Amino acid sequence: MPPLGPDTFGFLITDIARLLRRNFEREIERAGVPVTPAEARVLAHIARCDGIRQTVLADRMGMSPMSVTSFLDSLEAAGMITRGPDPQDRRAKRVTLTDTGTALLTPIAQAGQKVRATAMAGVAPSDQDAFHRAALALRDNLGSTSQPPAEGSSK
Amino acid sequence: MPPLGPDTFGFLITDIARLLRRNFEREIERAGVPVTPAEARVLAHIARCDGIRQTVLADRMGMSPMSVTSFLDSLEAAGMITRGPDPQDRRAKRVTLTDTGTALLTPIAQAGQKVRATAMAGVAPSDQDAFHRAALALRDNLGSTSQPPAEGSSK
DNA sequence: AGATTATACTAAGGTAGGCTTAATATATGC
DNA sequence: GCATATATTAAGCCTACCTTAGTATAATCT
Repeated sequence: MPPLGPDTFGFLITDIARLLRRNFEREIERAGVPVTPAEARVLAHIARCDGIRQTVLADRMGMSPMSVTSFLDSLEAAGMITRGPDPQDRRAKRVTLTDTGTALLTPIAQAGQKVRATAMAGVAPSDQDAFHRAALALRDNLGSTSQPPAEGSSK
Repeated sequence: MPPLGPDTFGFLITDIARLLRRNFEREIERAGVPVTPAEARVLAHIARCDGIRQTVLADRMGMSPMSVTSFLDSLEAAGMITRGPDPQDRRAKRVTLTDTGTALLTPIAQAGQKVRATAMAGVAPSDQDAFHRAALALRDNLGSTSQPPAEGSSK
């Protein structure tokens, strides 16, 4: 059993996530995008499946429907998304991006890309690829997001 | 610019971190270890450098000294650590693990190992190695923890 | 038709993991 | 002496979720 320390897998990932978040927040703010990282994530998920139902979105994001509702409330109030009726199930609502929301995707992506570039500086491309492959596997293994059929990728 | 989506680097890492944390929490609870993941991390850092000063610990962990104080308060109250005077600087305190705290390291490590195994299932060993290498680089690149000279490794 | 389950939401409150400003007492270094 | 360092207290804030409880409405199953 190797020594428990800062480089232990779980702590390492947690560190990275925290640092990523800090950097992302900074870049997003610089870009003048008025969302939090988690909100950005919600937007990204919606962008991936525009018109998605709230419960499906929650499932995809691996969080409770109620938490999703909170995020959607904020995003809707900010004019970034709209929620409209589902013609096939009157209980449900489908979430779509507004033009305002859609316009935010590029700066968000750019901010993310910038952070990613910083993070990956000096890492061999093959290691980067391996990292991404492993990361996808990790996420799947740890259970969660049932993705729609991969429709082209990543990054 | 690739499409923004759930597999975007930053969101992917965030997802993994969140899932790791959930799994870790569950395993820790199963093991009957009364700490939160963040507390476990603090313990791990202390274990790495027993007798470390609080400010150094904060720096190592990439967080503010005051936040560290909060964590240490909890851990000390739980009898897992002690804070004693630094013979070389009377302003400072050195943090050490108690026997109680030390005894928690193994179950914590085991819990972490279990989660890691789950996460890495089916990932080629070479990809695992690459992942770890890249992860270390990522953390360094994103800035933070000045590590003591690597004194043997990891995982 | 009635029972059960599903969808979105409101209300309320909580945990965890930090952060910040402000200030204090004491100690160290120049 | 003055500036900086160390740990701490006080207070309040933000983000990212979670949970129980309940409601109105709708869909599905028996």
